[in-house]
Amino acid sequence: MGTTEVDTRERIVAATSALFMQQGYSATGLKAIAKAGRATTGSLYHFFPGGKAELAAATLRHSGRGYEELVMSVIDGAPDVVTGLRACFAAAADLLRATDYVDACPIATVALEVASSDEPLRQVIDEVFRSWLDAAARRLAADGVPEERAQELAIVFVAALEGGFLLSRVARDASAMESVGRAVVAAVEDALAEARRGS
Amino acid sequence: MGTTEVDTRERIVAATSALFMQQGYSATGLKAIAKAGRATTGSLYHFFPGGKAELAAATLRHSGRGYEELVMSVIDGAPDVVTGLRACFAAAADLLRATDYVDACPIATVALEVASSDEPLRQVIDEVFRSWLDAAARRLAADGVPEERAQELAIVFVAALEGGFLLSRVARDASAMESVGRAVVAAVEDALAEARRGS
DNA sequence: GTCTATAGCTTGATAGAC
DNA sequence: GTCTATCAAGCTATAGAC
Repeated sequence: MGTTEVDTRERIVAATSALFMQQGYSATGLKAIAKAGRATTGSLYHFFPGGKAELAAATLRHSGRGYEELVMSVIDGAPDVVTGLRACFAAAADLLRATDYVDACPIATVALEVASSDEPLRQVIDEVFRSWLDAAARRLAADGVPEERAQELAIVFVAALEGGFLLSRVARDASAMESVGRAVVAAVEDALAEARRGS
Repeated sequence: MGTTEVDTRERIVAATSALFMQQGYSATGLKAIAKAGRATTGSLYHFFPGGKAELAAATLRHSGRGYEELVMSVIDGAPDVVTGLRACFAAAADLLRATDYVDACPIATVALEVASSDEPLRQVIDEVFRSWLDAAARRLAADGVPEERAQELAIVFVAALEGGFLLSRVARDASAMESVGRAVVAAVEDALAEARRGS
């Protein structure tokens, strides 16, 4: 188990993730992936014998886990969820501006492409989103949001992020991300106030 | 100006719109479009000499306008914006369920695909979204939401719709659309209450 | 306006040397 | 594990008959 094979595999997955984010699944050819990952067709099929489908599944799982860890670490780095969520939307807006509106959700583009046309990949993405929603709901509940409200607000949070990415990227203006962020923060603050009143 | 040419052109655009919604821009070939629209390559290039790019631009403009009219007619069919927005999210959830989670936003998939890789199409979609946001903001303002809040809530509304479509399609469960709908309705109700208090 | 045929290129995938 | 060469099938776009 040398280091070479691991590095190549990781380069391929990283390159695939970046290309998926930029142009989606169908527009990304294996040749472009191999070139960006400094690998060859041979290496690619060595690590992913199932071809493009297997590589896509591995990439979506990998970048899905990575994005969840990133978001949760931003939220956990704040003193409370509300502050954490604010930081999260601010960070997303900053990253959009800093990367010329390329660096966004590593899943969403492929998700919409395959949701109704590639059942195996749809299931992979379904698992990724479920994991995000579970993590967010747990974090909200830990700060005092009642269980059921926490699950609903987790959905609102992720949907707002995704909608914010879409509008911001198309407009090349991250203010949409900031707007949806304010709305999510207000909704969570409301839920916490209501919970404290013991409603 | 007979009826024949108009019908063919419209069939091509309608077929393109449906295929874009289902699988996006790159995965949709001109052959599939011609077949679904009961046309031939010759007819397709007769109406759209610019090829796929021109056809895509025309289709996105057309379905963008159509979707705006649909949404605004649902909202305007209600006695007030809040009720209208509620109806809007309910209708979107119903349509998702009724169409096996295929019938969603006719723009979003292509939008994410091209936002960072096809500048002319990105600009077309930018115009479509701007038109949606303007229409929604005007409708909110007409019901008493202060101008600035109305623009922000319009963004929240569209982003919630898009995020709800994404999560619902991937999960094959429209409850996400219902959740984001409740959040948007609550936010608008808050804004109206605040405006009436004269804050 | 509609049709068929085809050019020229790219795609995902395979084979076999090293 | 990595590389190159290659295949069959797909793509967008064009040409020219009708």
